Amino acid sequence: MSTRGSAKPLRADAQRNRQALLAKAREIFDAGEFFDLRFDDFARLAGVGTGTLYRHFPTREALAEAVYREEVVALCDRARRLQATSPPLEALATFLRDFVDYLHEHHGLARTLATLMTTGSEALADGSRALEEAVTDLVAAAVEEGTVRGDVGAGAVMMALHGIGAAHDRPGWRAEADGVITLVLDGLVQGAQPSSPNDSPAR
Amino acid sequence: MSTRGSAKPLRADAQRNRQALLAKAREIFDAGEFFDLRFDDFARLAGVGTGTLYRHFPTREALAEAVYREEVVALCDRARRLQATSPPLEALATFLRDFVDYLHEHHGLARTLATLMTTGSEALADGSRALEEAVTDLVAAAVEEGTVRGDVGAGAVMMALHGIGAAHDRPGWRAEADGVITLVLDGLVQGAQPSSPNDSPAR
DNA sequence: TCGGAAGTGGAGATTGTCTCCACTTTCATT
DNA sequence: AATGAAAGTGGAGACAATCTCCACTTCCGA
Repeated sequence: MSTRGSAKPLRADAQRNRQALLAKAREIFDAGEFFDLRFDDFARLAGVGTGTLYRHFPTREALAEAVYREEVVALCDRARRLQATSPPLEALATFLRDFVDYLHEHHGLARTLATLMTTGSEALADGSRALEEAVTDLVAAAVEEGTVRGDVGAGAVMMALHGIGAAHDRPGWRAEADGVITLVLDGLVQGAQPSSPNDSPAR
Repeated sequence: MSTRGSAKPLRADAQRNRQALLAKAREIFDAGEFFDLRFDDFARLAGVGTGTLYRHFPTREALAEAVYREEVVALCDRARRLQATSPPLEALATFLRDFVDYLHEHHGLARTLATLMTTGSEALADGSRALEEAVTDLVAAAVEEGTVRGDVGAGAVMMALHGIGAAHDRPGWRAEADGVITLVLDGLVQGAQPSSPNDSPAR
């Protein structure tokens, strides 16, 4: 993957600028100040002109998405690793717990995620899809195994995660987030159909 | 409570203006266009000056909150009525299902709710607190009864509801939201204290 | 009827976003 | 290594939304 990933030959200096922008943005992002800053300032702070900023990232959300994607990739890797080494239900449980941990540490991510969720319908599309895919896989594997019910899609789990991200500034966030995970996991286990070869998706 | 509620004697014409503003805002709110409009336009549409608008509602969020509160009051009344007429667990279940229904119909509320959640930490404080109180009561009653676990606070349920509100624009919203409610309810019932061995929760 | 406190409105200051284009840098070609 | 044109740059200023300020109007108790 290195720096680039798509089919776009980007000039050397352009790449350097893009990288500088991204680095500075990530820094600010992690500090949770992403939305307190004038957009133009990202340019100044990274030592480039505003025109350059806008060329690379047409909107604030586009920039956020770029940073966000890198964070998400880390999470998804974790998910894939878990899936390879643990039994499905355990993998799912661990991943969800880790997700909360991760958000707890990088709460810049949480705040930004929350804002993106409401502002840019499109912005998340890419990064979020990756995360969703990971969750879907984890859930599917557990359903396959028979330890988790099949009548409540992974989408519901995603929604619960959205809630955790969106509510990141509640006073007792950590405990409540853990509570949500507990409810979701126990809810998923409840009504599982162990050892039944076919489970019809009837409601 | 009628129109006034606090200890502030407001002049007659001022009250009229405030009301006009609120009425127009509610209209726009329900149409889901609340955040597509220039703030000053609320004044023009209501037939008052921008100064007046700002006097009554210092920020867009303050205005949203005022409208939002009215909607929330309706929901809370519903909760209180349920609590009086149904057994605790059923009351809780019904309320959560109804909440989704309500958001499904008034999705102006959903969108605004989602935005408020991330934007104005303070803005929701009041209206949201009322909603939270209602949920807390419902949960507490069910815990008391012994049909719901006590180790996962009502806050977790609120968080899940936030998720439902925040993700209101997902493609399969309705089904997924129902899924979340199912998970939360089943998760809550799982691990309940008392001697009741196990009863399949009504869907 | 009158005085002053409360409220109004909208012109324009302020602030953040984004566009435009004359100039600079890179790189494939020879 | 020199060259030309495509790719990229930067920042001045157009534009748009938010918010402030205060001369004026309206209300209401005495």
